[in-house]
Amino acid sequence: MTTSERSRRVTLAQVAELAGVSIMTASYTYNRPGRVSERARSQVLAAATQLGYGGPDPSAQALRRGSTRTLGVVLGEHLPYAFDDPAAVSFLAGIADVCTGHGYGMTIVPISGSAEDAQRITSAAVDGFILWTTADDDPVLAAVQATRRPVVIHGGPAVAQLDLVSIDNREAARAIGAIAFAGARRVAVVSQPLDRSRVSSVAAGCDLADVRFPVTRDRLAGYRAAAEAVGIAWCDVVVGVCSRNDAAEAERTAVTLLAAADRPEAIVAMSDQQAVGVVRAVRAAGLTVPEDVAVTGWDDTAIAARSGLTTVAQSLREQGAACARTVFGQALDSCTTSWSIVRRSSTRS
Amino acid sequence: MTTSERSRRVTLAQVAELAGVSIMTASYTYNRPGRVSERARSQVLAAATQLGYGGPDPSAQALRRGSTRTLGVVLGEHLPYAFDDPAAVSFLAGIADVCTGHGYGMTIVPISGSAEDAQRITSAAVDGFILWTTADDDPVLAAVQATRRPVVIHGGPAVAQLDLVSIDNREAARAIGAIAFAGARRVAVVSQPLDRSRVSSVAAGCDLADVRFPVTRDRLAGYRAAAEAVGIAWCDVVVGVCSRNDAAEAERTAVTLLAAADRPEAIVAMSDQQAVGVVRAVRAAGLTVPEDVAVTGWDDTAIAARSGLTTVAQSLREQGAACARTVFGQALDSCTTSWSIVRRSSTRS
DNA sequence: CTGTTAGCGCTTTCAT
DNA sequence: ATGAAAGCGCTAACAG
Repeated sequence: MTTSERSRRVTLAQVAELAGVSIMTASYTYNRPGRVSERARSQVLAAATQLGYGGPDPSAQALRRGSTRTLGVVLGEHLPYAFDDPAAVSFLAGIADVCTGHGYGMTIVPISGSAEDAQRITSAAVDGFILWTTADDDPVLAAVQATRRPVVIHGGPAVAQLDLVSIDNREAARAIGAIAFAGARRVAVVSQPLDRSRVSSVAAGCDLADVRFPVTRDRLAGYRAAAEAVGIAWCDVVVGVCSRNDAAEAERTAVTLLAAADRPEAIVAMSDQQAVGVVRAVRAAGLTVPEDVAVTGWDDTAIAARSGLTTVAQSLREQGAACARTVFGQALDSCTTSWSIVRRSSTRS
Repeated sequence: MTTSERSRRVTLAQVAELAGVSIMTASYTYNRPGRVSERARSQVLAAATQLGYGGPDPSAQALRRGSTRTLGVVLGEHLPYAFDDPAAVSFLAGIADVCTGHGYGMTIVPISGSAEDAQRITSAAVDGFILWTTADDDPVLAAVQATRRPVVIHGGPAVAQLDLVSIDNREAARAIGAIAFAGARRVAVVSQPLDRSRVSSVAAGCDLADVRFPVTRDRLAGYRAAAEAVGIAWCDVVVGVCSRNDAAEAERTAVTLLAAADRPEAIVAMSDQQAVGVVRAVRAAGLTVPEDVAVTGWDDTAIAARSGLTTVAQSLREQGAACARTVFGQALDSCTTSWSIVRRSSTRS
């Protein structure tokens, strides 16, 4: 799609000349129709049609006005996968709600995990950025700050000067962990990735200090507190880390967890998708939920209700909207949004 | 997010001055680092850091270069709902794949169904447009054409001069209809909306000429052919039209269809989500799938496999990618992409 | 390797 | 109601 490929651009000046008016009259015809006489207006429009002029050039308008009327959304390293994640998609829908209301577009900035990412952020023609949960050491954080445009981060990390929209992940994890772990002597966690390398692993009592995703770290800390509250040491809690947020990988991970001699009586997951995979693994092992193994999810998406999952309810859509509103300059009521526990049939207590 | 809200913009000229070099040297530092001496480069970078310069302004670059490095995607009137539609989301993922490869961003253009839509299209700073399936009479079609930028339409309608990426919906519908309708004497359709008003309705043998969504029209035409092939007149086929593509509304519609004295023995739906809703309605009525009622879906999304749905398989993701490649100027192999029937347990034959 | 020139297409300001 | 002037911030194209 080179410039040469499309026919030469028609400019406002050409339209004005053909219409026999000044450039400004032509400009007003598009921006302040009320300030132009009926006659001039129709002449300009006629000339535009004749020339095939499609309206003022958005790039030139943006340069002149100092605003692009577009919000940038950075979804993380694996853009295409982000669309497979229902949580991320709900979040986008919330942003879309607000953008539509303001007549703004939303640009999804493509991130590849390479060194070019900063460049991609820098060169995005947007008025502000919304960042989907990322890691403490993500170079994108510095890049968005360098643009000096408004930035709102969802989930984490918390960065000085930048707004944050998040629930209290630690407390929510502690609360749902308390329900899942009640009466259990062995418990396990199916976790989202610990850092941007997204390496899968299964190990007991992972070191929280090594976890680079703050949201994941906070949830693990909450699960840890819940485990300790029922007398289980963190070093005895096996954490299965998945590289992606889907049911299939969670199922494979759960199979491993359940194969242990001393199998867990409760498995807490970090998304409903993962929890569904865990439930499948439990049943495939000939065990029942919740009698043999209690399972919990996170997000309370549609599948949680369908599957009877006890889960942490939070509205990603509302949080997406809150992020957008914040970028638009509406003061955030509070950087922490609400969550609640929805009890269903996948837990015992 | 007014301009005044962010600190005054730092320009390349200021950076150049502080660095003691010409503006061009500063510009080259960002665009052609190889053409600048090590010393000049570091001076410019140091000055940029000191001033808090975040790199060349994207709007100015776009104006100067004549390219925004961004693709526009128009998802239809109800942007926020589009994200709830797994098919649309897969399509977006395919576009994202290709955009990421080209270092392009993708702007989701917000459409509200109002008169401002044309304006929103016109003012989108993008190099080309991809349109998600729409209606023959959608004003967005004229608006994207007026921009004189490359446009690719997915599904339909076919518009002179504009590229189209689609499967042969009529033939696919005929093929799956043949399977669903085999041995049935009464059949019904659960349809997507007929026009942009998105009115729900239940009526026998709807007039195809009134259908404004070409994709829906073609599918109905295919179902009609399949019905007639087994001796059922189109005027005896009840079509339940849903306003949105989700399981809940399809379920309600199917309840109505099944309540008829002469209930259908086969119900074909236009998406897997709808088919899942239909299956629920069938079971809720105390009937079995496929013995009492055969059901088919469309798209072969993950839920189709899980639910054992016979469905039309097509890769929306691949089609999204094809659309993006086409906008980028890669000649389309063929405007018609492939599809196939996946037989599972929701049909009899 | 560095600098000068000449705009990209448009709109704000201030006249008329 | 209309217009002239003055750039928005940047970079191709060409000198030096």
